[in-house]
Amino acid sequence: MSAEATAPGTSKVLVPTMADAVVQRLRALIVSGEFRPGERLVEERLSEMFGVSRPPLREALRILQRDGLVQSLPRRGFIVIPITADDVREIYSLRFALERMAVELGMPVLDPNRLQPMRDALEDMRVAAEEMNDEAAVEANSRFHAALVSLPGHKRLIDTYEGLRLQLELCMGYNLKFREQMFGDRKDMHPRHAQLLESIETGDKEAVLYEIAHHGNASLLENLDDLIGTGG
Amino acid sequence: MSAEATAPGTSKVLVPTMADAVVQRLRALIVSGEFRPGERLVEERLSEMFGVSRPPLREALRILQRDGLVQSLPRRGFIVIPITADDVREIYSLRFALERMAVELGMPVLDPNRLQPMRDALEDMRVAAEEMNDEAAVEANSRFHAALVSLPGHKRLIDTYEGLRLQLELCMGYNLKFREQMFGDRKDMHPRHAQLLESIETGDKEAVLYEIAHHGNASLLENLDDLIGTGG
DNA sequence: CTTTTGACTACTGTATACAATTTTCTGAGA
DNA sequence: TCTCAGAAAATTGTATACAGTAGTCAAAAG
Repeated sequence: MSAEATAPGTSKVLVPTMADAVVQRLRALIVSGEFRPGERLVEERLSEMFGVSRPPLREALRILQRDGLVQSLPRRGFIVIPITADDVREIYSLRFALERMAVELGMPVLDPNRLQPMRDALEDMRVAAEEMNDEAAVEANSRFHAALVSLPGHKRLIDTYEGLRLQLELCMGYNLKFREQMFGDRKDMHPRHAQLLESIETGDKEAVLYEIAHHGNASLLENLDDLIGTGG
Repeated sequence: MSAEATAPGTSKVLVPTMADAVVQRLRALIVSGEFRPGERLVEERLSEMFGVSRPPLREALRILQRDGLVQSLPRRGFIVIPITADDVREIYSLRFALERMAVELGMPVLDPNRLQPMRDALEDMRVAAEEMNDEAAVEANSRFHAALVSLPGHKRLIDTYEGLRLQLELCMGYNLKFREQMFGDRKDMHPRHAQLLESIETGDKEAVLYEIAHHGNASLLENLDDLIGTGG
């Protein structure tokens, strides 16, 4: 999801703005854990760091605020959003509701070509599991679910889901234990998703709904308080 | 939903910023239909209109972009978001998914006091229906549903829902026919919501889910293309 | 020794000014 | 009359500069 919308019908060469460039770099720094949750984001320091002046930097921060990655404290500036155990529970519950909605609206999939992104992600997932490449596995998993949610072609659904994805990436970025827990079921990852995709292809909506409702992460959610600390 | 977050625990006197003030005034102008969907929002004209300089105005626009009321076209400025029939379908389908989620997470309601906002809204709805005051009915209806969604205390759920609420208000603001259709079931409005609240109070989750799934608006969704025009 | 008050520092909020790009208007040619 | 090129106008993107507020630390009073 880009921060800016492209004008429909136009296929001109879009000149990326400074603010957009800053969004991408800053987002990467945040989700990678370079900036830790709760950390203050001092504008002057960041503007110097990125080589831009403060106005575009502030715009970038507003965009990241929309994505749910930073928080604005009036007259006190921006901080990286502090994610608590309760926040993670929120993210997972909302994620489930959105995926369920995607399945209910998107199935049956009439045009098989629309499933190609999911097939590609699944294949990448298989390779990543084979090579024990967690980084690639995370990426493929992310892409698989994004493709699932994209099935109904529902813009608001996609955007909302994207925000949650970024916040989960942030969790993984700043908390290695969290990241580990997310892949406690590392071996099952590919088979489970393969099963899910097959159920989608055969049009077995009930099976798909059951599978996403029990889509692992039970152990993760149970250990959340130990991983992050209780919210408040 | 405020654009800025208040620091938890602090009850200081918050100095409202120019940008926040502009957000409120501009939002009112947009949802009331003063600015029509698709209309360009020229920064200099607006900054003159509100008596602020362009930087805080641009920040206000970014905040409204987050709420889904305006759209940013790179190097071409901001426009009021053009809402098509498909957009309204998106809004309604997402709304349903979120309300269902709220019911599933929030029921049973252990503390009866948490239902008070819904009771208040329902009472206001009854009075509004009695007085044939559509304005008040809209407001009470909005508040009832917001209270429903607030039951689980799920911040992300509430924020997402709030964005949809504003967009629906925008629809009603700029399209009188649309507004009329939304209250084609004007007489049923109060009884239906009273029934809904009763089911919540008695803890009949199945009944509640059934009711929000069939919560009117069928005729509205059928006539959308005539009301707005097909999206693209 | 504790508490309170004051000034100081750092930072955000805002305004003005300039640069770069897009859009529009004008005019010539087909 | 329509199309295309070029220039001018309008508007966005960005930088610099200043004002105002919140947080901090020290000094003085209790």
